[in-house]
Amino acid sequence: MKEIETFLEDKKVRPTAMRVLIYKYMAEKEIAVALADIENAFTKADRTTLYRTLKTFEKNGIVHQIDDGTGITKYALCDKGCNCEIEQDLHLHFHCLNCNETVCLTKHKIPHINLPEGYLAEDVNLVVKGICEKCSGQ
Amino acid sequence: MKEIETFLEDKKVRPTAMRVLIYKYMAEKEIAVALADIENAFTKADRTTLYRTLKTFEKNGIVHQIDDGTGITKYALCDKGCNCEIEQDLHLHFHCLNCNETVCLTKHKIPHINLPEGYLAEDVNLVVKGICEKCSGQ
DNA sequence: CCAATAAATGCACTTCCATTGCACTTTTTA
DNA sequence: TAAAAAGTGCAATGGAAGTGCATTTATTGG
Ligand SMILES: [Mn+2]
Ligand SMILES: [Mn+2]
Ligand SMILES: [Zn+2]
Ligand SMILES: [Zn+2]
Repeated sequence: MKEIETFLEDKKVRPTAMRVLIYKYMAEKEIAVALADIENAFTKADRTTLYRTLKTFEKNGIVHQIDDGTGITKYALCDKGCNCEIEQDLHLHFHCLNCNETVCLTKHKIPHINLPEGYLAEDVNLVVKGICEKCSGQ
Repeated sequence: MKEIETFLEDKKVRPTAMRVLIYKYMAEKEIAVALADIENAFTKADRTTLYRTLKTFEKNGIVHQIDDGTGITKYALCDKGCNCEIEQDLHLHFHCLNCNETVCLTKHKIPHINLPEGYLAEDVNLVVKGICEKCSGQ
Protein backbone atom coordinates (compact mmCIF):
# COMPACT_ATOMS: atom_id res chain seq x y z
CA MET A 1 0.00 0.00 0.00
CA LYS A 2 2.67 2.44 1.03
CA GLU A 3 4.84 1.14 -1.78
CA ILE A 4 2.11 1.92 -4.26
CA GLU A 5 1.95 5.48 -3.05
CA THR A 6 5.65 6.05 -3.42
CA PHE A 7 5.60 4.30 -6.76
CA LEU A 8 2.90 6.61 -8.06
CA GLU A 9 4.76 9.61 -6.72
CA ASP A 10 7.86 8.47 -8.55
CA LYS A 11 5.77 8.53 -11.70
CA LYS A 12 4.61 12.07 -10.91
CA VAL A 13 1.09 10.94 -10.15
CA ARG A 14 -0.58 12.10 -6.97
CA PRO A 15 -1.55 8.99 -5.03
CA THR A 16 -5.20 9.60 -4.31
CA ALA A 17 -7.22 6.87 -2.62
CA MET A 18 -8.92 5.98 -5.89
CA ARG A 19 -5.69 5.80 -7.82
CA VAL A 20 -4.03 3.57 -5.29
CA LEU A 21 -7.03 1.24 -5.31
CA ILE A 22 -7.09 1.07 -9.08
CA TYR A 23 -3.39 0.41 -9.23
CA LYS A 24 -3.77 -2.30 -6.62
CA TYR A 25 -6.64 -3.82 -8.53
CA MET A 26 -4.63 -3.98 -11.74
CA ALA A 27 -1.56 -5.31 -9.99
CA GLU A 28 -3.53 -8.20 -8.52
CA LYS A 29 -4.94 -9.13 -11.89
CA GLU A 30 -2.67 -10.95 -14.24
CA ILE A 31 -4.74 -9.97 -17.24
CA ALA A 32 -5.50 -6.79 -19.10
CA VAL A 33 -8.53 -4.89 -17.85
CA ALA A 34 -11.16 -2.83 -19.57
CA LEU A 35 -12.71 0.30 -18.16
CA ALA A 36 -15.92 -1.69 -17.63
CA ASP A 37 -14.01 -4.18 -15.45
CA ILE A 38 -12.83 -1.41 -13.17
CA GLU A 39 -16.30 0.05 -13.19
CA ASN A 40 -17.69 -3.23 -11.92
CA ALA A 41 -15.01 -3.48 -9.27
CA PHE A 42 -15.60 0.05 -7.99
CA THR A 43 -19.28 0.67 -8.37
CA LYS A 44 -19.27 3.63 -6.02
CA ALA A 45 -16.84 5.58 -8.18
CA ASP A 46 -17.82 7.44 -11.30
CA ARG A 47 -16.84 6.09 -14.67
CA THR A 48 -15.21 9.38 -15.65
CA THR A 49 -12.88 9.26 -12.70
CA LEU A 50 -11.86 5.72 -13.52
CA TYR A 51 -11.44 6.67 -17.17
CA ARG A 52 -9.28 9.65 -16.37
CA THR A 53 -7.26 7.66 -13.90
CA LEU A 54 -6.37 5.22 -16.65
CA LYS A 55 -5.48 8.10 -18.96
CA THR A 56 -3.30 9.65 -16.28
CA PHE A 57 -1.61 6.30 -15.68
CA GLU A 58 -1.07 5.92 -19.39
CA LYS A 59 0.38 9.39 -19.85
CA ASN A 60 2.83 8.76 -17.04
CA GLY A 61 3.98 5.35 -18.19
CA ILE A 62 2.24 3.34 -15.51
CA VAL A 63 -0.06 1.41 -17.81
CA HIS A 64 -0.18 0.82 -21.53
CA GLN A 65 -3.21 0.58 -23.70
CA ILE A 66 -3.97 -2.64 -25.56
CA ASP A 67 -6.01 -2.94 -28.70
CA ASP A 68 -6.82 -6.63 -28.83
CA GLY A 69 -9.29 -6.35 -31.68
CA THR A 70 -12.40 -6.79 -29.57
CA GLY A 71 -13.24 -3.14 -29.93
CA ILE A 72 -12.87 -2.68 -26.20
CA THR A 73 -9.76 -0.87 -25.04
CA LYS A 74 -7.79 -2.74 -22.43
CA TYR A 75 -5.05 -1.58 -20.10
CA ALA A 76 -2.24 -3.38 -18.35
CA LEU A 77 0.48 -2.33 -15.97
CA CYS A 78 3.83 -1.70 -17.57
CA ASP A 79 6.79 -3.79 -16.63
CA LYS A 80 9.67 -2.31 -14.68
CA GLY A 81 11.86 -1.83 -17.69
CA CYS A 82 9.05 -0.70 -19.93
CA ASN A 83 9.36 2.83 -21.18
CA CYS A 84 6.39 3.01 -23.47
CA GLU A 85 5.98 6.71 -22.74
CA ILE A 86 9.04 7.19 -24.91
CA GLU A 87 8.79 4.43 -27.48
CA GLN A 88 6.19 1.83 -28.24
CA ASP A 89 5.78 -1.37 -26.40
CA LEU A 90 7.29 -4.22 -28.33
CA HIS A 91 5.74 -7.30 -26.80
CA LEU A 92 2.83 -9.18 -28.24
CA HIS A 93 -0.63 -9.65 -26.78
CA PHE A 94 -2.78 -12.73 -26.66
CA HIS A 95 -6.54 -12.72 -26.70
CA CYS A 96 -8.36 -15.89 -25.72
CA LEU A 97 -11.42 -16.59 -27.83
CA ASN A 98 -12.80 -18.83 -25.11
CA CYS A 99 -12.53 -16.89 -21.85
CA ASN A 100 -12.24 -13.56 -23.62
CA GLU A 101 -9.24 -12.56 -21.54
CA THR A 102 -6.28 -10.66 -22.92
CA VAL A 103 -2.77 -10.98 -21.56
CA CYS A 104 0.55 -9.34 -22.18
CA LEU A 105 3.24 -11.75 -23.28
CA THR A 106 6.01 -9.44 -22.24
CA LYS A 107 8.66 -12.07 -22.75
CA HIS A 108 7.64 -12.39 -26.37
CA LYS A 109 8.98 -9.44 -28.27
CA ILE A 110 7.59 -8.58 -31.66
CA PRO A 111 10.00 -9.76 -34.36
CA HIS A 112 11.42 -7.30 -36.83
CA ILE A 113 9.02 -6.86 -39.73
CA ASN A 114 10.35 -6.39 -43.23
CA LEU A 115 8.56 -3.73 -45.20
CA PRO A 116 8.66 -2.76 -48.87
CA GLU A 117 10.96 0.03 -49.96
CA GLY A 118 9.78 3.44 -48.81
CA TYR A 119 7.76 2.31 -45.84
CA LEU A 120 8.83 3.53 -42.42
CA ALA A 121 7.63 1.68 -39.32
CA GLU A 122 6.91 3.68 -36.19
CA ASP A 123 4.70 1.32 -34.26
CA VAL A 124 3.61 -2.29 -34.45
CA ASN A 125 0.58 -4.01 -33.00
CA LEU A 126 0.67 -7.78 -32.88
CA VAL A 127 -2.24 -9.66 -31.40
CA VAL A 128 -2.54 -13.43 -31.43
CA LYS A 129 -6.00 -14.85 -30.90
CA GLY A 130 -6.71 -18.38 -29.85
CA ILE A 131 -7.00 -20.46 -26.73
CA CYS A 132 -5.07 -19.53 -23.61
CA GLU A 133 -3.28 -22.01 -21.41
CA LYS A 134 -6.01 -21.91 -18.80
CA CYS A 135 -8.66 -22.77 -21.37
CA SER A 136 -6.68 -25.33 -23.33
CA GLY A 137 -6.47 -27.46 -20.18
CA GLN A 138 -2.86 -26.40 -19.64
CA MET B 1 -18.20 -5.38 -65.84
CA LYS B 2 -19.38 -8.69 -67.12
CA GLU B 3 -16.40 -10.35 -65.48
CA ILE B 4 -17.39 -8.87 -62.15
CA GLU B 5 -20.84 -10.37 -62.48
CA THR B 6 -19.56 -13.84 -63.19
CA PHE B 7 -16.99 -13.46 -60.45
CA LEU B 8 -19.66 -12.61 -57.91
CA GLU B 9 -21.78 -15.48 -59.11
CA ASP B 10 -18.84 -17.81 -58.64
CA LYS B 11 -18.75 -16.62 -55.07
CA LYS B 12 -22.46 -17.34 -54.67
CA VAL B 13 -23.35 -13.67 -54.48
CA ARG B 14 -26.13 -12.31 -56.65
CA PRO B 15 -24.64 -9.56 -58.79
CA THR B 16 -27.00 -6.69 -58.17
CA ALA B 17 -26.20 -3.30 -59.67
CA MET B 18 -25.09 -1.96 -56.32
CA ARG B 19 -22.87 -4.92 -55.59
CA VAL B 20 -21.13 -4.73 -58.93
CA LEU B 21 -20.51 -1.02 -58.45
CA ILE B 22 -19.12 -1.52 -54.97
CA TYR B 23 -16.88 -4.31 -56.14
CA LYS B 24 -15.67 -2.16 -59.02
CA TYR B 25 -15.04 0.71 -56.64
CA MET B 26 -12.94 -1.44 -54.36
CA ALA B 27 -11.07 -3.04 -57.22
CA GLU B 28 -10.01 0.36 -58.54
CA LYS B 29 -8.74 1.44 -55.16
CA GLU B 30 -5.43 0.06 -54.09
CA ILE B 31 -6.14 0.79 -50.45
CA ALA B 32 -8.50 -0.55 -47.83
CA VAL B 33 -11.83 1.25 -47.65
CA ALA B 34 -14.14 2.12 -44.81
CA LEU B 35 -17.90 2.06 -44.97
CA ALA B 36 -17.82 5.86 -44.88
CA ASP B 37 -15.65 5.90 -48.01
CA ILE B 38 -18.19 3.88 -49.93
CA GLU B 39 -20.92 6.04 -48.52
CA ASN B 40 -19.25 9.13 -49.94
CA ALA B 41 -18.76 7.44 -53.29
CA PHE B 42 -22.38 6.33 -53.54
CA THR B 43 -24.41 9.06 -51.93
CA LYS B 44 -27.65 7.92 -53.48
CA ALA B 45 -27.48 4.51 -51.83
CA ASP B 46 -28.39 3.85 -48.24
CA ARG B 47 -25.70 3.17 -45.70
CA THR B 48 -27.38 -0.03 -44.61
CA THR B 49 -27.26 -1.47 -48.09
CA LEU B 50 -23.59 -0.66 -48.39
CA TYR B 51 -22.96 -2.10 -44.96
CA ARG B 52 -24.75 -5.32 -45.74
CA THR B 53 -23.04 -5.58 -49.09
CA LEU B 54 -19.70 -5.55 -47.34
CA LYS B 55 -20.92 -8.16 -44.88
CA THR B 56 -22.14 -10.35 -47.72
CA PHE B 57 -18.83 -9.94 -49.51
CA GLU B 58 -17.02 -10.83 -46.33
CA LYS B 59 -19.11 -13.90 -45.64
CA ASN B 60 -18.45 -15.17 -49.14
CA GLY B 61 -14.72 -14.57 -49.15
CA ILE B 62 -14.73 -11.62 -51.51
CA VAL B 63 -13.36 -9.10 -49.05
CA HIS B 64 -11.67 -9.34 -45.71
CA GLN B 65 -12.08 -7.04 -42.79
CA ILE B 66 -9.11 -5.08 -41.49
CA ASP B 67 -8.71 -3.77 -38.00
CA ASP B 68 -5.95 -1.23 -38.36
CA GLY B 69 -6.32 0.18 -34.87
CA THR B 70 -8.02 3.41 -35.92
CA GLY B 71 -11.33 2.17 -34.58
CA ILE B 72 -12.79 2.30 -38.07
CA THR B 73 -13.31 -1.03 -39.75
CA LYS B 74 -11.76 -1.27 -43.18
CA TYR B 75 -12.31 -3.76 -45.98
CA ALA B 76 -10.15 -4.89 -48.86
CA LEU B 77 -10.64 -7.31 -51.71
CA CYS B 78 -9.15 -10.71 -51.16
CA ASP B 79 -6.41 -11.95 -53.43
CA LYS B 80 -7.01 -14.79 -55.85
CA GLY B 81 -5.42 -17.39 -53.66
CA CYS B 82 -6.86 -16.00 -50.45
CA ASN B 83 -9.29 -18.30 -48.71
CA CYS B 84 -9.94 -16.34 -45.59
CA GLU B 85 -13.44 -17.77 -45.33
CA ILE B 86 -11.74 -20.97 -44.27
CA GLU B 87 -8.67 -19.80 -42.44
CA GLN B 88 -7.38 -16.44 -41.43
CA ASP B 89 -5.56 -14.07 -43.63
CA LEU B 90 -1.88 -14.22 -42.93
CA HIS B 91 -0.53 -11.05 -44.46
CA LEU B 92 0.23 -7.90 -42.56
CA HIS B 93 -1.40 -4.51 -42.86
CA PHE B 94 0.18 -1.11 -42.91
CA HIS B 95 -1.48 2.03 -41.66
CA CYS B 96 0.04 5.38 -42.61
CA LEU B 97 -0.04 7.90 -39.81
CA ASN B 98 0.33 10.72 -42.32
CA CYS B 99 -2.25 10.08 -45.05
CA ASN B 100 -4.31 7.80 -42.84
CA GLU B 101 -4.52 5.14 -45.53
CA THR B 102 -4.34 1.44 -44.83
CA VAL B 103 -2.98 -1.10 -47.27
CA CYS B 104 -2.67 -4.85 -47.45
CA LEU B 105 0.89 -6.03 -47.79
CA THR B 106 -0.15 -9.37 -49.18
CA LYS B 107 3.38 -10.30 -50.12
CA HIS B 108 4.43 -9.94 -46.53
CA LYS B 109 3.22 -12.92 -44.62
CA ILE B 110 3.03 -12.85 -40.87
CA PRO B 111 5.98 -14.76 -39.40
CA HIS B 112 5.37 -17.69 -37.14
CA ILE B 113 4.89 -16.49 -33.57
CA ASN B 114 6.23 -18.54 -30.71
CA LEU B 115 3.85 -18.81 -27.80
CA PRO B 116 4.28 -20.11 -24.27
CA GLU B 117 3.30 -23.68 -23.50
CA GLY B 118 -0.44 -24.26 -23.56
CA TYR B 119 -1.34 -21.38 -25.84
CA LEU B 120 -3.01 -22.23 -29.15
CA ALA B 121 -3.00 -19.67 -31.96
CA GLU B 122 -6.00 -19.49 -34.24
CA ASP B 123 -5.64 -16.04 -35.69
CA VAL B 124 -3.05 -13.30 -35.82
CA ASN B 125 -3.46 -9.60 -36.44
CA LEU B 126 -0.32 -7.70 -37.32
CA VAL B 127 -0.56 -4.01 -38.08
CA VAL B 128 2.45 -1.81 -38.71
CA LYS B 129 1.93 1.92 -38.34
CA GLY B 130 4.23 4.52 -39.79
CA ILE B 131 4.78 6.40 -43.02
CA CYS B 132 3.83 4.88 -46.34
CA GLU B 133 5.95 5.05 -49.45
CA LYS B 134 3.79 7.76 -50.97
CA CYS B 135 4.18 9.96 -47.91
CA SER B 136 7.85 9.25 -47.24
CA GLY B 137 8.68 10.76 -50.64
CA GLN B 138 9.13 7.36 -52.25
C1' DC C 1 -4.50 28.10 10.83
C1' DC C 2 -6.66 30.39 6.86
C1' DA C 3 -7.45 32.00 2.37
C1' DA C 4 -6.23 31.36 -2.38
C1' DT C 5 -5.14 28.16 -5.80
C1' DA C 6 -4.76 23.89 -8.07
C1' DA C 7 -6.06 19.22 -8.69
C1' DA C 8 -9.37 15.58 -8.59
C1' DT C 9 -13.97 13.93 -8.89
C1' DG C 10 -18.95 13.49 -10.34
C1' DC C 11 -22.79 14.29 -13.42
C1' DA C 12 -24.70 15.04 -17.72
C1' DC C 13 -24.22 15.16 -22.28
C1' DT C 14 -22.22 14.31 -26.84
C1' DT C 15 -20.13 11.93 -30.66
C1' DC C 16 -18.99 8.18 -33.43
C1' DC C 17 -19.56 3.99 -35.45
C1' DA C 18 -21.57 -0.65 -35.75
C1' DT C 19 -25.76 -3.12 -35.92
C1' DT C 20 -30.75 -4.39 -36.19
C1' DG C 21 -36.08 -4.40 -36.89
C1' DC C 22 -39.32 -3.73 -40.02
C1' DA C 23 -41.60 -2.15 -44.11
C1' DC C 24 -41.18 -1.82 -48.99
C1' DT C 25 -39.38 -3.10 -53.57
C1' DT C 26 -37.29 -6.02 -56.82
C1' DT C 27 -35.98 -10.44 -58.41
C1' DT C 28 -36.47 -15.35 -58.66
C1' DT C 29 -39.04 -19.49 -58.75
C1' DA C 30 -42.75 -22.64 -59.57
C1' DT D 1 -48.56 -14.87 -63.13
C1' DA D 2 -48.82 -15.57 -58.20
C1' DA D 3 -46.02 -16.80 -54.27
C1' DA D 4 -41.67 -16.75 -52.18
C1' DA D 5 -37.18 -15.07 -51.53
C1' DA D 6 -33.77 -11.71 -51.71
C1' DG D 7 -32.37 -7.02 -51.66
C1' DT D 8 -33.00 -2.27 -50.26
C1' DG D 9 -34.28 1.94 -47.42
C1' DC D 10 -35.57 4.25 -43.22
C1' DA D 11 -35.45 4.70 -38.47
C1' DA D 12 -33.89 3.47 -34.31
C1' DT D 13 -30.76 1.23 -31.02
C1' DG D 14 -26.58 0.22 -28.45
C1' DG D 15 -21.87 0.31 -26.86
C1' DA D 16 -18.02 2.63 -25.96
C1' DA D 17 -14.97 6.80 -25.93
C1' DG D 18 -14.61 11.40 -24.89
C1' DT D 19 -15.78 16.36 -23.05
C1' DG D 20 -17.78 20.66 -20.46
C1' DC D 21 -18.71 22.27 -16.31
C1' DA D 22 -19.89 22.42 -11.44
C1' DT D 23 -18.44 20.61 -7.03
C1' DT D 24 -15.37 18.71 -3.80
C1' DT D 25 -10.83 17.80 -2.01
C1' DA D 26 -5.96 18.64 -1.53
C1' DT D 27 -1.96 21.81 -1.71
C1' DT D 28 0.43 26.00 -0.94
C1' DG D 29 1.87 30.52 0.71
C1' DG D 30 1.08 33.95 4.12
MN1 LIG E 1 1.07 -5.44 -22.90
MN1 LIG F 1 -5.47 -7.40 -46.14
ZN1 LIG G 1 -8.90 -18.45 -22.09
ZN1 LIG H 1 0.72 7.79 -46.32
